[in-house]
Amino acid sequence: MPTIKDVAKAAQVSVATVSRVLNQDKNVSPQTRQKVLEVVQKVGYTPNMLGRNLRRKNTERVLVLIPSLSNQFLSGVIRGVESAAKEKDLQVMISATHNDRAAEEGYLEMLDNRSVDGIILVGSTLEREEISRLANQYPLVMCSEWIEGAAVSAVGIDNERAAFDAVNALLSGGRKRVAVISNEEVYSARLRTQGYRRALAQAGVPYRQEYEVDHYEYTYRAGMRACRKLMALPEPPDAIFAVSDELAAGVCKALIEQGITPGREVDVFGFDNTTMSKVVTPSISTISQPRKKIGETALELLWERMEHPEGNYRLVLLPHELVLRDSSRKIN
Amino acid sequence: MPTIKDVAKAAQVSVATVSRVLNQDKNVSPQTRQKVLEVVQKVGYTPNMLGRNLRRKNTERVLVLIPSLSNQFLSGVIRGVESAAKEKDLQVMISATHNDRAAEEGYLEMLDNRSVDGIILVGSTLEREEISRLANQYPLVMCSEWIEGAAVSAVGIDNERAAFDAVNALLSGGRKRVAVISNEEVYSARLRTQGYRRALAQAGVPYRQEYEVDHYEYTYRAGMRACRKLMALPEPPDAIFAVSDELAAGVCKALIEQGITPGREVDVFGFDNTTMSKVVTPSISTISQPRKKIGETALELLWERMEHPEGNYRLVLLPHELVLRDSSRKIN
DNA sequence: TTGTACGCGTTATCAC
DNA sequence: GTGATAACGCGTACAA
Repeated sequence: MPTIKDVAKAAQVSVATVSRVLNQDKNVSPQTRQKVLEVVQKVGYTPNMLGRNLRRKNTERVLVLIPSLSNQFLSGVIRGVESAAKEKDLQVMISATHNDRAAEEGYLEMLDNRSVDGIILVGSTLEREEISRLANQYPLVMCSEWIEGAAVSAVGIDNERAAFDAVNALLSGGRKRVAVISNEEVYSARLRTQGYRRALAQAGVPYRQEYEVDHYEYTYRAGMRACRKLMALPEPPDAIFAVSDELAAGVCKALIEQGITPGREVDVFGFDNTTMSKVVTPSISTISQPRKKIGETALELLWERMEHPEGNYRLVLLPHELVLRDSSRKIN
Repeated sequence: MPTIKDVAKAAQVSVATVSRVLNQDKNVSPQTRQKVLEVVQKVGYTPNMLGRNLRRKNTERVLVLIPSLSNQFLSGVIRGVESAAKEKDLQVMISATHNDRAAEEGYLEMLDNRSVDGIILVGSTLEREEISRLANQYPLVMCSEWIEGAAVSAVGIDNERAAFDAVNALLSGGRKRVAVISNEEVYSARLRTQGYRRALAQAGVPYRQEYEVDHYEYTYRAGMRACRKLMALPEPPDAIFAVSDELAAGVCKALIEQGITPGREVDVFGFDNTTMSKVVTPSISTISQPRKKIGETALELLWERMEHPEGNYRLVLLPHELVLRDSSRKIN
């Protein structure tokens, strides 16, 4: 690999001049610029980022840390991040933590050792205090999923309100016994449970402990299990709100196995508007989040932290949308 | 941020000694080691990777370049990569190209400028010659999806054989008019088409041009479109083999819309054994690839290139499995 | 066992 | 407009 020195020698100029040409410094005559560029071309020189980064103390690179790769919703978010990053000439890298704390900490160390300029965190296994400390020290924002009360910029939707809307749609369709499949370990899911409860309360529907099922994972298998449990109740629900589409798909699957048609005897509502919610039969009513916009905003917030480390933290809530499909009665 | 110098000063030793402690050099007395570690702890020192990398000329980091993040199958492959990388103390980063050539080239430049030690390429928009040149110059392997005839190590399954097996399963079930939905732009899909043809030929079923549909994208919408086209033929097929589960799910969806039950009037076969193939009703017969093993092998191959740059290229084909579900008749 | 000093490849400051 | 040269933070001969 040729270095800047080799180029300088071959072009019969100093390394300083080569560097100037490469960094579009205007203090260089057209002839020498020409000459240098020729040599660069000829020897196939590419700047060594290791040297450049060391000198500049940055990498022009950001990391997106997500719990899992197999998440349709997140892939949309990341497209948004990538799109906004392109504008700022930042490179985007992604890593999955699989909710493993050690792994997450390993990646977060990249902030300490300057391997990346900033991190977008989608959920975290860390405590509020640690997040706050990191966000105070480095460019770090949270996206879509965040920690209650942490001092950090974040972007997402109003989860409580979205769930409220979903459950209201079910109630408006005439359903009386609405159940929820949620996850008390995840903040966004807790908020969704709260929205569910508020909708019931507002409609004057009595609260039933047995209609709230916890699952701990967002898989269709968990959805099937939860659904069987609910339908085995003495008085089974006539509508089920699941906090993810994959859960909802599992719910539908379990219902069908029992000879029940989702959207007829029992309504089903999902969350995220992923491909799966469209492709299964019947198609699943769900909440659509502005994924791309969420990702874009996350990067904007990160950029804000990079430019103004002392600025205030911001929480950005983006609007969601109800998507009514065949798994729930239409409201007439 | 404290540097190695600060630590040295505070510990009253030279930077060399600190460096030795940090790199487990045995030539250092227990007392000084102790002392240094204490100071490191106290000032919260973490080595600056920018400096270290520049000096060592490597990053202990590998990149996995994939076309899209929203690919259930790939997420399994990457888990395999991560698992094997852990053994070698390598960090894994992922980036998506979205089949954009400029983006891909941008990431591949990370090899030139030493931002990563090696790259695992899952598919590529580049030509055979470019891939060969890169693989010759840097640690670079292909995974799951590769370029015909390129001089590069690669791992995946025998796509031709897998398709052959799938179509044979359909024929064994008594189907006579088997169609395929493939993608002539993708090498693995071309191989699957070949396997499809061989199975037909071996069974003495005449070749029909109109039963081969090209789609250009792996979405369920494309599957629906292709299915409608096929079922509109004067003599529609009685079995459809799609080269991805999402396509197959679209096919099922379109069939159901026409009042046709997949697995009864028309068989459907997918590829990859993703969640979607299990969750839709009816569940979809498919080919299961050893995703994790594929990922692990990819990293092993990459490691091989990193350790022995002059070694021979290897092509590793892993065994696949047929997964028969409700969308195709069981073979009795 | 420990320290000195150099170099990794680049950018930036200062002269000229 | 151009060229020396000093950093950046670290690892490692080499010397002691």
